[in-house]
Amino acid sequence: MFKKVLIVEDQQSISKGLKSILKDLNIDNIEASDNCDNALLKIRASLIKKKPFDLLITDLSFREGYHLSNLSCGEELIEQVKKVQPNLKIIVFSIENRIGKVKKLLDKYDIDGYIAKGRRESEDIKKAIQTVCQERKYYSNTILTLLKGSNNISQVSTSDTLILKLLASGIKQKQIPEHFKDNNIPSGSKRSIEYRLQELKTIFGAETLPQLISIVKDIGLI
Amino acid sequence: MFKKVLIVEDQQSISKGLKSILKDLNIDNIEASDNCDNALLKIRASLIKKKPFDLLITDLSFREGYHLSNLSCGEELIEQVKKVQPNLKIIVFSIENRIGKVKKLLDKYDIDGYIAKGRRESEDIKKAIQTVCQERKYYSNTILTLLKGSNNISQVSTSDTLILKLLASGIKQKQIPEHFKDNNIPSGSKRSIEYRLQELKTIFGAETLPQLISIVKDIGLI
DNA sequence: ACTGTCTTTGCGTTTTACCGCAAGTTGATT
DNA sequence: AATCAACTTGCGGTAAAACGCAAAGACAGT
Repeated sequence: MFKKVLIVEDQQSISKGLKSILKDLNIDNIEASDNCDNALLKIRASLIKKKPFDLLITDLSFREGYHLSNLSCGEELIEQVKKVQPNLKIIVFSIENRIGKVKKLLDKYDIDGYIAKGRRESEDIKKAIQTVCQERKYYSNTILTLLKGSNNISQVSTSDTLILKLLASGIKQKQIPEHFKDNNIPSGSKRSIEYRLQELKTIFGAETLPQLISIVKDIGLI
Repeated sequence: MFKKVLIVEDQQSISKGLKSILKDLNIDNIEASDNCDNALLKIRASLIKKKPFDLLITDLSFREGYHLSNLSCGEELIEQVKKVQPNLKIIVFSIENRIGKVKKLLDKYDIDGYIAKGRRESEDIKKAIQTVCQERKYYSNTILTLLKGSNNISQVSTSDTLILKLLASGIKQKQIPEHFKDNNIPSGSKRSIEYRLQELKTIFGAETLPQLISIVKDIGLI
């Protein structure tokens, strides 16, 4: 089982709840931060003292409250953590359920567990900790459903996302081919862009381009 | 000065801070809720007991935490409050700074004060309470700047917003005229829709329709 | 009542987006 | 090596959107 765990959560009641769950699992060396900056400092300090954390449980969104912070969200914290201590296991505990955001955390940062906040999630947390401890991934049912139900987002490539971002940033569809060429991105012919956009509309059930942009913004893809 | 105040805020530390500010202003009859459902119940109960609140200070966004709620945000609370006790003064205290959302609260619900959460906002709160007590409106500097700096949103009419919503929902531009006609909305000719969209692009600095949709979603207009 | 500005509307043109077809390419499977 | 499905690309046609122009209407200020 994990020996030293860091909880990053700004809501006291939830932070306390997590602590008691960890204690139930006989984990005693627990630290907690209510913001990402402080969390990163703790992780760095523990590394220097040669007593590193072996598990990080973090929320994604934090209320700014009365102070400005450097790292404003869990995603930024995770990005930094992956740089300073890549082997640290990470479990995300968040209400974030926009498939685009969830997928990014799984794909880009390869996080070890994801639990959607909801009712009766303490069992989920225990299972997640135990599963991750065994070098396996754990995602709560809500998240699995989300990933399964909308397999659409899995069909979206990096260059698809680029097309959408470019369009949302104001460039015309017919200008995309030259942008692709300039950046040595393959499959950038005018007709291919059209084809991909048609596919994306089908994938997301959009009738028009403006609606497609609206949808991919809603789900956090761009 | 106000006699009976309700604070609706889910972050304990902030709720406590607000209480102490109110006490500084010699307001002793203070109640607090950490969620909107409970707040509405309290307002209703106070009305029945003929001891109504005379000021409501509320946040806008609430973390769902461990339970599902009926009213999920401050906006919904305000909407209900306006129905049950229209004369209740309302001050919003939130980090929400998307002009579209702020503007809606001012225009649609005619709230009495808006304070953007930030650093050193306790002075703002005192001023807001005193100003609102004198039957005047109070908006913090951040909000005034926001309203001033982006006067663009003031130029957007209800039917403009409707056009944008329709486009974001997937209907084609050329179908909008009949939709306007069916709903007896004036200025709905094809050419007028085109004209309004051109204006909207200018107002928001968008080059293309997809970008326009992206922008108005970002600022919370739709 | 007059003036000027902004909006609405129609018409026609240009530009852009959309899409069918067909040929070629790629990559995985058998 | 053969096959198949999915992707890429070009060509060309159609549909939609964007826009200039001009006339008519609305509205505020003088």
